[in-house]
Amino acid sequence: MTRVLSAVAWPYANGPRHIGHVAGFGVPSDVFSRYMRMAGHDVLMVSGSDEHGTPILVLADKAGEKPLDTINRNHEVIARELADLGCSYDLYTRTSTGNHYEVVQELFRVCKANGYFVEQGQSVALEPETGRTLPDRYIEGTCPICKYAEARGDQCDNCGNQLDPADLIEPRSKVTGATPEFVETQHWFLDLPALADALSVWLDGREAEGTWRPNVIKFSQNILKEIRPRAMTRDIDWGIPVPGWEDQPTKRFYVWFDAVIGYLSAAIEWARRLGEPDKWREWWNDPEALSYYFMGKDNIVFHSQIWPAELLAYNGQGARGGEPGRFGTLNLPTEVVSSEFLTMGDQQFSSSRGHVLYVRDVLERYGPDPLRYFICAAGPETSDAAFTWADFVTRNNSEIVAGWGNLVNRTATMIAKNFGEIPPCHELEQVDEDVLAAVRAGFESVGDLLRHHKVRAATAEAMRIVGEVNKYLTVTEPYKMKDESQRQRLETVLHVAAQCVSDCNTLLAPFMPHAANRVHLVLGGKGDFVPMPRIEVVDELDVDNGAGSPSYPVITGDYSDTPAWEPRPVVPGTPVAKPTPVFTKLDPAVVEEEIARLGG
RNA sequence: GGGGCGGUAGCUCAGUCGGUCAGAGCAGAGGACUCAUAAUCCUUGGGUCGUGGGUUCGAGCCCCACCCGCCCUACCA
Repeated sequence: MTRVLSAVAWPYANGPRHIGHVAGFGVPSDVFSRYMRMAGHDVLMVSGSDEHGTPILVLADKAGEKPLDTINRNHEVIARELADLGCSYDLYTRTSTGNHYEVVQELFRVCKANGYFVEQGQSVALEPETGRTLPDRYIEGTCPICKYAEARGDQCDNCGNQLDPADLIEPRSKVTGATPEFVETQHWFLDLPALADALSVWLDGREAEGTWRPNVIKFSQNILKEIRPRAMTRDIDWGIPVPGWEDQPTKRFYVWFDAVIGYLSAAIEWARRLGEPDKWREWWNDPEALSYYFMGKDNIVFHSQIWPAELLAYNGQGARGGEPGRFGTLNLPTEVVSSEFLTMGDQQFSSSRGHVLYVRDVLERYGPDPLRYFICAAGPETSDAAFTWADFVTRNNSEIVAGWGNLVNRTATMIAKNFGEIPPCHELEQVDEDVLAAVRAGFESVGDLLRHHKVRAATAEAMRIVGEVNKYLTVTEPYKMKDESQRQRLETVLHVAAQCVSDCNTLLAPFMPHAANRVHLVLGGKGDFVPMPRIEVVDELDVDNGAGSPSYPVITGDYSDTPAWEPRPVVPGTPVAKPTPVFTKLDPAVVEEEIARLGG
């Protein structure tokens, strides 16, 4: 048994999630976490809504509301859709909690005391009316090089040159249209160069393990070459206050500085709510504990550089030395598991252009199983992958329904019709031994693939085994055994089939937990086979400290009843009724419908 | 501009250390069967492995150049 931290990327609270988001972090992390629990590991799976930063402020202003209203609404939406998707978080919280504020400020204080924060002046663009930082991408103007009128502050889309927003001709704010003010301002910079050697040693050690996806480790090592100090504060009045700058309420932490700390603060919040406030240390202080971070590729730099740098600085393990604070020496990531991007057809998702597919809409129309299965079988694991409705329908109809669902259904039907209960098992023939062995071997092969985050291959392997069982029924032809003299053989074949279906259901449970619970019932099981997450509204733990809400919804769950990753003997005599189909076949017409919906 | 990843059968993609590696699934064609949501099972795959060079006894797999797509470029969360 190993302690495993599943650290799942924090969705930005600017609206509902689209399926590309959950393909990147949501489903892969849940499949892994569910498998690791089944394999007997002690998993702590945490995440939450990322609620600070300029985009939230812009959204709130546009809606004419306070940022707190914006994030309250979006946090609730996101928590609901992730819970409905079945993501089995031990705690899905948010960054606007008093607990998170406290943990972020503790990390800053200790990193600073250890010498890894330096105060420096910087020239930045400010929104003249509010004094807020105006990120480069929120500035537009005429390109000084090619005179293109719609150049962005960071780059000209026309000539491709990288720009400094101060050089733009007639710069203007994309938010208000006002002319930005360029001023010199003080910020705290994380001294990344002082941590570069330690980061390099850590990355080399990770590379030696050979488990990271090659592109992730290479990219991480590459960005180390041009490492520079990076500002961890901003001129903005929305975010976590900076200790020592209490007299400057318009200076807050940079959203990414605080967001990654959420992995730690969420673990601490989880332990506090459990009533065992030090329990989190088993995942963070024990060097034997493993930690896996799940995200899309656009987040790699924050998880393989910024976050480990913050941890090294806190631990006092950079070039300037230092001592860890009260949280003790914190573990660096075991593995940064980054996904690529899911595209909609051949285009990127784009909320603004309506070229988007929201998780909640797919869940509402088709339920969680087809979406989870599609992402598992065809998701952007090692390269960008395309979502198309035609594929979605095909995967559902020919793999889930015709392959797996049909196996469940034909097995249960024959058992119900002939016996009404799981029949006993008599002497096994070679063909029976073979199929049982093939299924049993799946626990090793599928488990090995899942342990290494090869979800696509794991899905294919599980479905290959399902095919073996379908073949078994074709070869043994139990439906032809009508004579009384064949009764014992019929019992044995259907017993073996039931055993195989039960074990396949275990193998498929990490991928499609909702379906696993239904299949469990079909075979005469009681209650839930695998535990599901739930939404719970909790009270803020640190009312005096937080800037957030007095209460808020979280995702949590009790996963202690997770079934083991092993064959589970079916019990003769267990009643089995005539089944109703576990999966729903989709009319190919939905392809056209959905495409039309996209256009509209 | 710099960095990274990818370009393999109609479609979606596997191909670990260079030598049964030219593959799987879906779609298509033919057959078997009927327990099952016309589901299942069997048979069926000539695609210059983006282009052009090179290294090698031998290269999707190594090197160089080029074309195309995508991502990152640190104040996009």
